[in-house]
Amino acid sequence: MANREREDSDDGNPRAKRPKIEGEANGKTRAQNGFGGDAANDPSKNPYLQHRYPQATGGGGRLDNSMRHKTTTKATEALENGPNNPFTGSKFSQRYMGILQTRRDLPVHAQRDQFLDKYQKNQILVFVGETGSGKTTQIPQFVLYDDLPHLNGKMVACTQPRRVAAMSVAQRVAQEMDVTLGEEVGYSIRFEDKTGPNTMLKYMTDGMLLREAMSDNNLSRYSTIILDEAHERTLATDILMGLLKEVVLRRPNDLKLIIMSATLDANKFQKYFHNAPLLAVPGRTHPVEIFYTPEPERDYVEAALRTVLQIHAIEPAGDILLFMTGEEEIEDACRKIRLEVEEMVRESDAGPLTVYPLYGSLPPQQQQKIFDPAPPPNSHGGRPGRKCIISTNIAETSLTIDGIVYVVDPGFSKQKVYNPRIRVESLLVSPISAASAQQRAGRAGRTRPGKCFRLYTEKAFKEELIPQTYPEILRSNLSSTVLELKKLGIDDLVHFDLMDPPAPETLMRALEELNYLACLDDEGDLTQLGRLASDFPLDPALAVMLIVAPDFYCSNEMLSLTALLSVPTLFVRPAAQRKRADDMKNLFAHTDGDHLTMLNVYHAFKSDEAQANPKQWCHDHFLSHRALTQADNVRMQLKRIMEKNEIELMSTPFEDKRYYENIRRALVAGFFMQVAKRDGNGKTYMTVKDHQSVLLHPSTVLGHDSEWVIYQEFVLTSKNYIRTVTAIKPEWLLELAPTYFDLSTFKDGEIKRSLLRTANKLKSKEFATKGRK
DNA sequence: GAGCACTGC
Repeated sequence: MANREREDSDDGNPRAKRPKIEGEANGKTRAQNGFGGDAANDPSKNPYLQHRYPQATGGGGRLDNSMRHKTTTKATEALENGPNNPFTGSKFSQRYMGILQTRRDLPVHAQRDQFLDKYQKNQILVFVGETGSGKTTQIPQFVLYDDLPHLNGKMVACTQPRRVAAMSVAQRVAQEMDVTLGEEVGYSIRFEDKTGPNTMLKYMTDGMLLREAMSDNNLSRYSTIILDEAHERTLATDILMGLLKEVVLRRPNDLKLIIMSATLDANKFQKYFHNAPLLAVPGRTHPVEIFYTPEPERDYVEAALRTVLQIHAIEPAGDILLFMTGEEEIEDACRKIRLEVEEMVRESDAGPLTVYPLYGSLPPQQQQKIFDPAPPPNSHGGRPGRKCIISTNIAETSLTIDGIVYVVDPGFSKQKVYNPRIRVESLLVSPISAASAQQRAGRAGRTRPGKCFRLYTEKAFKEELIPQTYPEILRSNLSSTVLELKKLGIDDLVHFDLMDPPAPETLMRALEELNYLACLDDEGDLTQLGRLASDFPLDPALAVMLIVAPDFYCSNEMLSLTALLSVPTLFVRPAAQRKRADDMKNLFAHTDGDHLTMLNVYHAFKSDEAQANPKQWCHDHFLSHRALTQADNVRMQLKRIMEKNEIELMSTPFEDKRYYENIRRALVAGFFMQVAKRDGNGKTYMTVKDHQSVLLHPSTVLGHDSEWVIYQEFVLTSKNYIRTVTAIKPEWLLELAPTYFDLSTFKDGEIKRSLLRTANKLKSKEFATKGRK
C-alpha cells in the first residue's frame, strides 16, 4: 500500500496514472472545480454540464496536478484575485474581495515566496510565527494552493490543541476562501465531524488526529500535516511528533509536515526533526513594558491586590488582568478588591472598578461577563471606570480578552505533577516558566501598548524560572498513552523517539498497569482486550471495566457510570447554600458509596419528571446540567463503540437483590489497583500495595465504615484523600484479580494478613461446597 | 468536613 501511494502521487505523474480517488468511488468527482483535468473526466469542461459552472475559470495561471509543488506566489495570487474561485468554480463574492485585502496585510504574507520555496524543497519545515502573524489561518491556505491535495484524493490537516480553536479557525478560513464550512474547508472534533467528500482542508484537534492514526498508522488520508501550537506540547502533539517522525520516512514522496510554533524555542523542534529548515515570521502586537519588584514578595496574594489597587489609583484608563492559581484564591481576591475599591471611591473619588472572576468551572454565562464593557464614570466628567479580571491560566492560552492594558503576574500557577512511585497525579502550585511569563505579558498588548507588573525580581525571571513549562508527557500517568502507542504500532517504547522521553519508571508503571489489566501480555504485546480497550476514548481501567461488564450482567449501568466518571463533577455546591446542596445530594445517596450514588443521579436525571424541564430540575437538585448532558453525549459515543465491537448491553433487573452488587463487582474488575483498607477501627485507610495512609474525602456519601473500598481518585491537598469511593468485599479482589492479588508478592502486614484470612475462608467454603456434592 | 490549573479522545 505504501509503495502504491508513493508511485501514484509523485509530482508531475501523468494524470492517466492517477489512482482512483475517494470521491470518484462514490460516483462524485473531485474534479468539480476549476483545477485541471481533461474534458473527459472534468465536468466543468463538459459542454453539457456548463450550466453547473456558470463562471468556469478562464485563463490566467490554471493549476493542475502537473504544477503540484511548483506553484509561485505570483501565479497563485492571480488565481486568488479571481474572478472565480479555483476550488469551486463559482464567482468570488464581494465579501471575499474585502477579506483578501486584509489577509494580504498580515505579516506572513510578506514571506509567502520564502515559505513556498522551503515548503516545496523540503519534507519537513519548522515555522515560527508570533501572535498576530496570521500563521494559523494563512499557512494552511498557502499549502492548499500548492499541494492541491484534492487532485490525489487527499487532504491537508491542521491540528489545534483545543476544540474551540479548531472550530473557529475553520469557520474563519471557510469565509476567507469563500466556501461553505463543511465543504472544501471543515473541522473535526470529538462529537462533531464537519467535513464532507469535498473537504480538502481540515482543522482538527490534535487528539482527533491521534485517534485517526490509531486506525491508519500512516495517516494516508493526508498529503500535508500541519501541527499548530506545537510549543504547547500537549500529550497528543508530542505523540504525533514521534509518530510523524517515523511516518515521513515511510512516505518520503507524498507526505509533508509543518511544525508551527509561537516561541523562539524552535531550534529544539528543528533538531528533533533532523535539522529541518526554519522559517520565522514576526508577529504584530503592541509593545508591553515590563516592571519587576525590586525585592522578592513574601505574600504574592497580598502583593497582587496591592498592585491592582495601585494601577487603579494612578494609571490611565485600561483594563486589568490578574493571574491567580485557583477558584478559591480568585473568589477571595475578588471580594477583597471590591471592598477596597468601595473605600477608594468613597475616600479618594476613584473611578468605578468592576471585578470579574474567571476559571474553567465557572458556568459559561458567568465566563461571558468578562467581555462586558468597563463601567462608565460614577459621575459626569468623573474618573473613568475599568474592569479587572482575576483569572486562572485559562486566560493565558484558551481565552483572549481584548482591551487588557495591564497584566499583573504573580508568577504562579497550578500544575499537574505525577509521582510514578505512588501512582498519583496531583495539582501543585508551582512557579511558571519564562515562556509562560512572556505569554502572560503579551496579553497586555493586544489592542494597544500595555504594561506588565511581575511580582518577582528580574533576577528571578532570568535565573530561576525554567525556560519552558515541562511538557505534559513528563507530568502525567502514561497508561493511556502507552496503550495508544501500542495501537499505533510502536512496539519498542524504549527506543521510540520522543522529543522529551518520560522517566523510565513512569513507562514501567504504565506497562505494569496495562499488564495487570490484561491489555498487554507478559511480552508487552497488545492483547485482544487491549485492542478493544484502545478503541474507547477512556482510561484503560475504565475501558476494561466497561468491556468486561457483560460478565456481571450490568453493562448498561457500567456504560452510564463510565460516562459519568469521565466528565467533571455532577454536584454543585455554592458557598452560600452548602447545607441545601448537601441535603439534595443525600436524596440520591446510596449507602454503599459514591459510584452508586452517581448512577442514582443519572437515572433520576433521565426520569420523565426531570426530563420535563431538565435545566430547572438540575438547578433545584444542585446538579450540574452541563456535566449531565455532557455525560449523556459521552454515553452515546461509548455506546456506539460497544455496538461496533459487539459488546452486549444488559442489566440485572432492578428488583434483583444483586443489582447493586453486580455493579460493585464490575467496578472491582477495572479498579482493583485502587483499593484501600481501613486501618483498625479508625478513620484512616491504607492503600493496597502502595501503602499510602489516606482519609476518605469528606464529600463521600459512604454510609458505613466499610473495611475495604475502591477509590476513583487520590487527591493530594491539605491531606491525602481518596475521593469517589465504594464499599467492596475482599473476596472479590482475590476472585476477580488473582494476578494482582497474588499474596506471595505482598509485603507482610495487616493487609496481607487480612487477605490471607479471606483466602482461607474462601478455600474452606469451597471445600465445604465440594464436600456437599 | 473539603476544593477542581487547563486541555483532549
